[in-house]
Amino acid sequence: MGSVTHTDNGSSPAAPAARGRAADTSRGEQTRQAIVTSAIRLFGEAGYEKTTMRAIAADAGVSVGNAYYYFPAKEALVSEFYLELQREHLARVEPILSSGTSFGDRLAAILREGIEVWAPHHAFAGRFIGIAAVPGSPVSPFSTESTQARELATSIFHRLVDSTETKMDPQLRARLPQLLWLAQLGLVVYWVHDTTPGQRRTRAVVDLAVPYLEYLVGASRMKIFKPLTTRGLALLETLWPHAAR
Amino acid sequence: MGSVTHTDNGSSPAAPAARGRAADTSRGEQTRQAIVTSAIRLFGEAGYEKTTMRAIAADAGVSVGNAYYYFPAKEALVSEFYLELQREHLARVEPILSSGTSFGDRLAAILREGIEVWAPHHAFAGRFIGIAAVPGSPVSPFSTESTQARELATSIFHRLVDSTETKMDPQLRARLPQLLWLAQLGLVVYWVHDTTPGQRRTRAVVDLAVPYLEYLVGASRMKIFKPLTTRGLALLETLWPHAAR
DNA sequence: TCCGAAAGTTGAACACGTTCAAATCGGAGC
DNA sequence: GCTCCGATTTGAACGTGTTCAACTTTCGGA
Repeated sequence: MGSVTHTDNGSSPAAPAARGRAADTSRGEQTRQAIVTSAIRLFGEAGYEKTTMRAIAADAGVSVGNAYYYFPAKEALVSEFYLELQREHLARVEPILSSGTSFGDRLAAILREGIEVWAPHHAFAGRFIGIAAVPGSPVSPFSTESTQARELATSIFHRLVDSTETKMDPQLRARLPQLLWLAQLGLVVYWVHDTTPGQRRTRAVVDLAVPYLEYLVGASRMKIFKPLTTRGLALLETLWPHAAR
Repeated sequence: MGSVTHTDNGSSPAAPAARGRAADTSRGEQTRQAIVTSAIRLFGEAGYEKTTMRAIAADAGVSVGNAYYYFPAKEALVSEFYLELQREHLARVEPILSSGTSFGDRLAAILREGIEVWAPHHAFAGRFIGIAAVPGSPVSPFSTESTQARELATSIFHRLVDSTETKMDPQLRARLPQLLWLAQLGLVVYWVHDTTPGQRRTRAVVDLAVPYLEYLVGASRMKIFKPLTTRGLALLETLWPHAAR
């Protein structure tokens, strides 16, 4: 699960220093970090609603108003939480991509690691998805603000697809990363609503869905499946034009 | 678009009269209706956030506290709004089901009417989906509270499938109504995020997706597609066991 | 007709997210 | 050292959803 928000900002002040991931040690950046750290911890401990802005500010040792100097709204802080988890997912995915196992095995591993990373925050994720689902929100997976994060997430699947030798329809290959990202999105939604203990159901779905996808992908190069593949890709082109990346 | 919420309640008082759709003329029911009417109108006019509970209460000629006697939260009022639109969709769908056109034509018509009904409230729907997406919410399409509405919605597709003579895999036929409901859910999500004027893109997707679905359904009875169909249905069974209706 | 309980209604009060005018801080230029 | 200006910080105040103790109305039964 790693795809929803924008990757850099969340800050409002006029960014005097370079826009990088490297730590800015200025006073402002320190304060910002303190707020983010407190927010992440409290969100994780008590959930979204029960964590008040006043509590975050108090925990960070600043005033409420000060928190709003760095973040336009409480929602902006959840994207920081999300980023934190996305980073961890990325780190865990790295060795999987380098491994020499099959397409399906690696895909399943990627998806499972995503579930693993989010598992401790299942309740929180329920609220998160509510925020991410509303179109205007910058954390919506379809928003322009999250373009960067979206590309980052699809890049994982790009690397997966590029490094696989499974034979498949070449046009499908070009679009597969995006399709897998879409599938992952669906899986996240399913996982969030999965109330079975430890979300066993979702894991079972992964176990079944991944080999199925692998089968479909392999089938795509067979002549009999050509119209199915071609028309499906045409639909995808309308749904989500390739040029739009 | 018609599937998300529970069909009856939304009221908290201890339901003294019969639990029916027939108008209860007692004072309480009158007040309830006044609140609902005001809420629906104001939501439609100004959107979700800009419509305050105070405004709804004032418009209905009652106190704020009184509104909370009938509805546990502001969210509960949006499900009333949703119900209103669902009723209209149902009414519009009736003649379509009775018409003798092809499976695809009728499916497309059903989906298009759904879009039509919601079209004036595109902005509002954006907020609505944010509320419906959070697992705990009674308006979540997957919640137990909305079981009735879910069955009502799938019943539309049930009737559509039952009255179609298109040849298809019998097991697929049994599951098709639920699959179409799922597809409709996806379409709603797409529509909500569709920012093209008049949501042209969504309409284009319907135009392309419905014939594709029709093609897939028809293909399901062919021998070559058997494994594809069977495995897909097995996946669906894990995803959403048939017994659970 | 009257009583009492249940149903319905009220508005003030609370907690929260958010805003903002004002206070403070820190460093560049003199 | 002093001054000034932008960056940072503050806390009171606002508008919101929601709660609640108290009040009023309704109505079945004595």
